[in-house]
Amino acid sequence: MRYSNSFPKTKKETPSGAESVNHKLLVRAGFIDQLMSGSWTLLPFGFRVVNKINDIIREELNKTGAQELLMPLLHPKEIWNETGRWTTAQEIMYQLEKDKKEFGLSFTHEEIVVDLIRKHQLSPKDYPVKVYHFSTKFRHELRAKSGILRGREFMMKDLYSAHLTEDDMYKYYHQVIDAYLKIFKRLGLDAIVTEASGGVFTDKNSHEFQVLSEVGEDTIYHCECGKCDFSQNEEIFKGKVGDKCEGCNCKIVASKAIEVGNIFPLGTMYAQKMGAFYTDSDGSKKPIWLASYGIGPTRVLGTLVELFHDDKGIIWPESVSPFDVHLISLNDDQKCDKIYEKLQKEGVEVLYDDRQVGAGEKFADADLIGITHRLVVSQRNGEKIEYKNRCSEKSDLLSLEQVLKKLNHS
RNA sequence: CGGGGUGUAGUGUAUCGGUAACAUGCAUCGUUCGGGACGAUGAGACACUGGGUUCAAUUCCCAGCACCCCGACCA
Repeated sequence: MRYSNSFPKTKKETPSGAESVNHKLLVRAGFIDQLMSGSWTLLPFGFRVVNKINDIIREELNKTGAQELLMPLLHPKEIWNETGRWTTAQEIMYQLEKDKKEFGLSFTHEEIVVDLIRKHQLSPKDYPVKVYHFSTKFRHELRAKSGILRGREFMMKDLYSAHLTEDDMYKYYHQVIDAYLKIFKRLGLDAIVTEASGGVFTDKNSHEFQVLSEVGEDTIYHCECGKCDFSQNEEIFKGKVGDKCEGCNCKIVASKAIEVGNIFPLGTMYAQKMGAFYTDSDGSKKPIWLASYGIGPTRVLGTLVELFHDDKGIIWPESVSPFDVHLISLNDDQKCDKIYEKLQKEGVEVLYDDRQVGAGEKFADADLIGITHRLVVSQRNGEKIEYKNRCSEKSDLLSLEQVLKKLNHS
């Protein structure tokens, strides 16, 4: 991508009123744009990062045998009445009326998945069913806040699994916990699995994936040393800070954290209310066991910025950097054009700053945008290319071959 | 929904009871060219909306709306 052709460009001024770091930097760097409170456009660069986040999620979920599909966002009232959630989830669900018919905008998809499964009259040997999608969620939050961290419309990956038995449900549930931990690790995040309540989803406990951060809205109580896996959300924690942790005997501390994922062992309630049964070998009808699993990719986007930035801009983890390299030409466009072509031929994703502007502006934008690898081509460097990592102060003069090696593209 | 703050060119700000200035961005030109370089010219604003006070309101007062922050609430 030639930056001269890219929309939009960076901004020098931080948006008025913005306080949270992800809000300021993502807007300034041209990754997101606000339409109204809690509602954001993912601009091309922001969308690239979200797609990379999604690719990682997709890859790890597919390994668990899950299948990707896409479900609608406009739902009839009737299906929500089957479980009673049209009323119980009224506060969070956007509900509307058109031509005397009532509709809800999706804030989750349990009802839709259960409807899908019951329609298809599966045999016990067809279970478990594991399906997921990436789509917009609408939630009438009382207050949207913290940039893109809490919106009223946001992207979510939600996975649903249906099983014949509780044991099988929990078996897969734990498999998903492992997959999630791998996903967050690949995203550069240290997620803490935390016990929490089930909210409007279930009366069973759920598990949240929490990333420690001062800007987080949740408080979690977890083991000080981090060696054992004790961690509970404020809602269910019954002890107090300083108590001995059951697992490893060290102290329990309280920390602010951002919830980047949440999973729910839902049980048979949905199947019972909606009539999703399978016929057992003895001829009896039994309800299926359901679990659901969410990750908010747009919230992950904001979380990464909160965690990884400096006073100059964003520092993306390499795994989700919007481009592999940020190529800068300093008055050496002919040579740089060729390097740009070669890098592209090798499959490297390049953001090429070919604008006719001063060097300082190009460097400042590179720091703000935060792509992991920066390359500078100028007459001063001769045939060599200057390489610098976004999180390092020093740079090296390398040949194109050495650059490709550094990028793992040789 | 309660509390606080802010609404002025695209963006960020200044100003003032007598209809608005600066920066940036945009356009044109020239000089520059390794950390947001310099000069010149130009376009760009019913000062959020409605009402009130006043000879006169962008400015003061009231209401509404929008956005941000705190709280309640929340995968």
